[in-house]
Amino acid sequence: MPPLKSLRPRQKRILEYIERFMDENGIPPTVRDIQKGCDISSTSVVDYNLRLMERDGYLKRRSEVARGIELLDETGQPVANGAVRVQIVGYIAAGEPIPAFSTEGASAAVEFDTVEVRPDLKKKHGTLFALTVKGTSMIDALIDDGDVVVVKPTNTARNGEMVVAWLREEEEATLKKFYREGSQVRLQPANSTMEPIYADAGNVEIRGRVVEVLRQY
Amino acid sequence: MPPLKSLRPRQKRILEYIERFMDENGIPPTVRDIQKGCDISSTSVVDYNLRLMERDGYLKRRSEVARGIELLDETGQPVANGAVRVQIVGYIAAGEPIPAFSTEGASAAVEFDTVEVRPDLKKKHGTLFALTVKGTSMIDALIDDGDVVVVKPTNTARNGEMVVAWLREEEEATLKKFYREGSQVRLQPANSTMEPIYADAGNVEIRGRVVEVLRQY
DNA sequence: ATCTGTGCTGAACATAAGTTTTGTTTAATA
DNA sequence: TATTAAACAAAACTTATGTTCAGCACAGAT
Repeated sequence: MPPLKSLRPRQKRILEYIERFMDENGIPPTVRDIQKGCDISSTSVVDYNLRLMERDGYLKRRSEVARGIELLDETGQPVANGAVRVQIVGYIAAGEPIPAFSTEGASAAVEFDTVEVRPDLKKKHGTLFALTVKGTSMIDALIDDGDVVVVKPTNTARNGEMVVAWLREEEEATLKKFYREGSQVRLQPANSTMEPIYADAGNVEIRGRVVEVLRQY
Repeated sequence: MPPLKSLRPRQKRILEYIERFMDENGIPPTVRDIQKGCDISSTSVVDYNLRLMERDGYLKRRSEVARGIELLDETGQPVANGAVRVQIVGYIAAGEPIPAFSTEGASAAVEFDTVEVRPDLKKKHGTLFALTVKGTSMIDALIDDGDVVVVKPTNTARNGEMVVAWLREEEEATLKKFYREGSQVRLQPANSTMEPIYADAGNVEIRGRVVEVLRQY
């Protein structure tokens, strides 16, 4: 599969509009929706560009059918509507730092790896990100080396929840079970061969809560 | 949320048609699609019944909008398009039988529990079913009591794959790792405290292969 | 017997939405 | 400058598709 021909700015805008429209409305936009949404003066311009984009493999059009636009992924396969993909923003392990993840302005370049998750996860939790697990520090929690954990960004956690914790002083992130013990926090590796980390509550910053673990079979 | 008013036969047929259409085409059907698909003589009958079904909370209609039908789930929430749900046809455990699952004519009554899975799973594997795991016989394979395994029906397996195996003689199903050893088959519990099962190859019937494990967080 | 609501029929209607045509602008090139 | 093709604009056209309407048949209530 050759790499897709790069899009003109207007085509890129159209593509993003279609994605957003489908995300918000569940059905594809009409040519006129795109026209208005992208400030284009004529439907024929939309049609013209959609034609080119179809030629270049970005989408498929069912002719004579209302809302007949279908987005395709890199492999030319139709993209499921709910197509909920979550960025893998890095890896995480006991004692190793992870790249600072900006859960904010995530759009931009889609140069990250992504994983597909169940649509209901995103519906229930909102924004999500994912991390690849390195090492076996969570093996007792049935999380293996190489697994991908899907995380909901949050600043708080309840006892026993699996969290991504950031240790301010050490400047490292880790995946542990969270227990509050007075002014202390116990971060439990959930692996009987490893010791828990005790830290001052002020030194522990909760970055997110694990909502799903994905494993390759 | 009061239970949904039950559907007339014609309405049930319409609902099933919409589900199938969206599954196959990715976009909702038009009134006329439904008319033809359900052998209805007039679009007004379709409109009439859609109106009632909207009143009763089965769907939502965007007025004046082509293909503006949106299906709702039991809680009145819009159902994601790819909405890939697989039936939990029973439970499975070491040494305990599971109900005979007919992976065939599955439609019929939707009285089973279902789980939502990633759309790409169904795309990759086709028909799937799910089983709830009872017991910890697969704990070493990081599958816990209460987890739900998603299974692709198949008659064959390669060494090391996690399979649902049916033992003809004992008339029981079990979840194990599969290893072929000559004319024998070793079914490995993947739990170091449990012994493998050795069985004659003729006595072992592979029912499916595990493609995903889901856990509640 | 009359009334009333449901479920349906057949047709027509109105608008939504894909498509085409014709002409203009722009930028690259000879 | 003249030529050409890509990209766009404006409008018209055609089809697709949601909506409405006037009745009909029937069953239960009055």
